[in-house]
Amino acid sequence: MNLIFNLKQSTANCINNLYSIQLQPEQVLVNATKPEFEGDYTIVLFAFVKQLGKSPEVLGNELGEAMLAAMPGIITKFNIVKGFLNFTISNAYWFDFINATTPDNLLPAAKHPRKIMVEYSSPNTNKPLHLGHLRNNFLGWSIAEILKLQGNEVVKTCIVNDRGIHICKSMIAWQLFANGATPNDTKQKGDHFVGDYYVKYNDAYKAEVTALVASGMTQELAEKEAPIQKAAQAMLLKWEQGDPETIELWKHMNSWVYEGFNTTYKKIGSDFAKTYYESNTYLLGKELVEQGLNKKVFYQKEDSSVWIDLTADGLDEKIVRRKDGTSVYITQDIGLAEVKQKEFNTDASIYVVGDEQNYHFKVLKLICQKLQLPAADGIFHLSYGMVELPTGKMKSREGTVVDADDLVEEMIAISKEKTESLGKVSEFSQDQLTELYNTIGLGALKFFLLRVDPKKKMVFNPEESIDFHGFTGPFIQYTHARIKSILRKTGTDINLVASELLPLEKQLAIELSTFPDVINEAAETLDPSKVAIYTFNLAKLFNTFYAELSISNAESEEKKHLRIKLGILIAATLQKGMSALGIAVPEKM
RNA sequence: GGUUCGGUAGCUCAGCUGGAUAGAGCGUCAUCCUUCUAAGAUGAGGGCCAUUGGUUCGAAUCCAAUCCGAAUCACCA
Repeated sequence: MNLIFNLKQSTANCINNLYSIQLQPEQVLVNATKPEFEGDYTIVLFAFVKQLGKSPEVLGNELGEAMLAAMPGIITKFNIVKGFLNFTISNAYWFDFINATTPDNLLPAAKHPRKIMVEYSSPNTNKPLHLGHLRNNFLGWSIAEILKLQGNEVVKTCIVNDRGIHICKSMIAWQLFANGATPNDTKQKGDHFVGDYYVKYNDAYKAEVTALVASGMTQELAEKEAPIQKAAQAMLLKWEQGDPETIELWKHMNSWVYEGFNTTYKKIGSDFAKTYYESNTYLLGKELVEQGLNKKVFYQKEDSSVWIDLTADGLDEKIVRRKDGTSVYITQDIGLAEVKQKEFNTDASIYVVGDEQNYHFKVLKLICQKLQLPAADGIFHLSYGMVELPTGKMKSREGTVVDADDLVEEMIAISKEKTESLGKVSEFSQDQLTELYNTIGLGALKFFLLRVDPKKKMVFNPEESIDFHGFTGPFIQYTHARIKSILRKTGTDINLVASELLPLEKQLAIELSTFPDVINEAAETLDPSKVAIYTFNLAKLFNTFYAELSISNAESEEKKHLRIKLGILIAATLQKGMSALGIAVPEKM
């Protein structure tokens, strides 16, 4: 059931029959009719007026009559205003829609289900998660859910950046300053504990550089010569050589971090079918470099480093293997793409990664295509913008990061406070209350981060903590709870009898009918904000309806049953839409 | 400098496959709880859609130039 498509199709057919002009349904523009005009859907005639050499009035009348005949029982009348042909859809059509729709068939079955990988989260093990990671995690989860609603099979993966110089920095600082302390001793989450040593490293490094400069060294030289920096580099070398003591320390500190991450993931609801570790994957891709050399996709310079020339594609030359034979970032990613493809054999692979890596992913896809890897064409980069503070970018060194755990706790605390002050859930048990606060607090946070276009950078103002009114998660959760409360009183045992729909009832039916299109569009554009906006509009429309018309005290039994059915469908749609954002909706709040 | 992305109400954002009078939320002001959950609803106010030019019956939307902001152009990941 897709009325808009049928309208386009019929219009194309009618124009073809009337004037022998071939039109694709996609060329027909169908809009919802503006409220100030009569009708439900509007076809814009201007596009055809010129081509047919007919006035909009004449064309509108001829086309309108033909459409009446083409869609009997659906289109009941039409009118023409300037170049706009407005159709009124029959009451029976919308009544049948309400009657035939159930919470279980809100979305059609998948036509071509695919197997899709979503890689997201991808943390570093030297510092705790912050607001930017939350955007990443929520986006990744949401995209996975949206794709599942479409009927696809989804495999969620995570690549952990667990090696490299930044990890060594935390390790050195721990050796120097910790006196053998563990997260247990300081009662800290492991990721915060390790993150603190990363900060301590940077403080020590800065102090050393300042001291060296004071003793007469140039800034540039001091930055290279700072002893702690040299120690970190030496440690990286030892790590790469497999020095047992270093490896042991590395494993130990990473285990603390993972414990912390797991707590956070559990709290915010992130999970993965498979986690890859860069310490295992960083040597991948070497055989592919050899293959690429043989295929002449790559070339070798005199110093024996290996490159690819992408200038023909509008990009630069890019190194894929160092002169010492080691892999670079891009090489690993090529290797990992191949490994993932072999392991899961997916039709597509979506990488949820910040937009600072746009260039990287362009190069990655291009190289994979040139190597003719099976994974190549399925690579999609879901690029999202940074979360900024009103003062600008978050910088860990300047202490301006918004910590993920802190923010989550704050949101839950606010939801607790608000819930208590409203006093509507006095009969809840302590466990139920805890769950409710989590649901609302996380709902507010997730909705806030998902309601804007992922591509765009967004501003988060910690001073004006996230809202619970208006275009927010709690507003929609509240609307859902409100409907459920009504349905508990009226019951859901209904017997639908056809009746004339009031404008608000019809509007709700129309809004409900677009849900599948919204999910499809969100899936195609990898944009959960489309779903956020839709659920908000639906909830808002229901609230208007609620203020105007009574369900339990409806004018008649037919109306009461009809509105109960609408309530059931709206609640179910809100629930599904919000679940696509990773947000639960309470029965009561 | 090259490439890419952005600039819409005081603030945060929709709208951008060209269509009727540019929309929400927050904030401000004013109304509505003896009646299904007021985390709600209704109304008011708020706009040279960065600028200039072009294409078109019609431009916030497409094209060009300019201004402003961001990312990137690493043998870091």
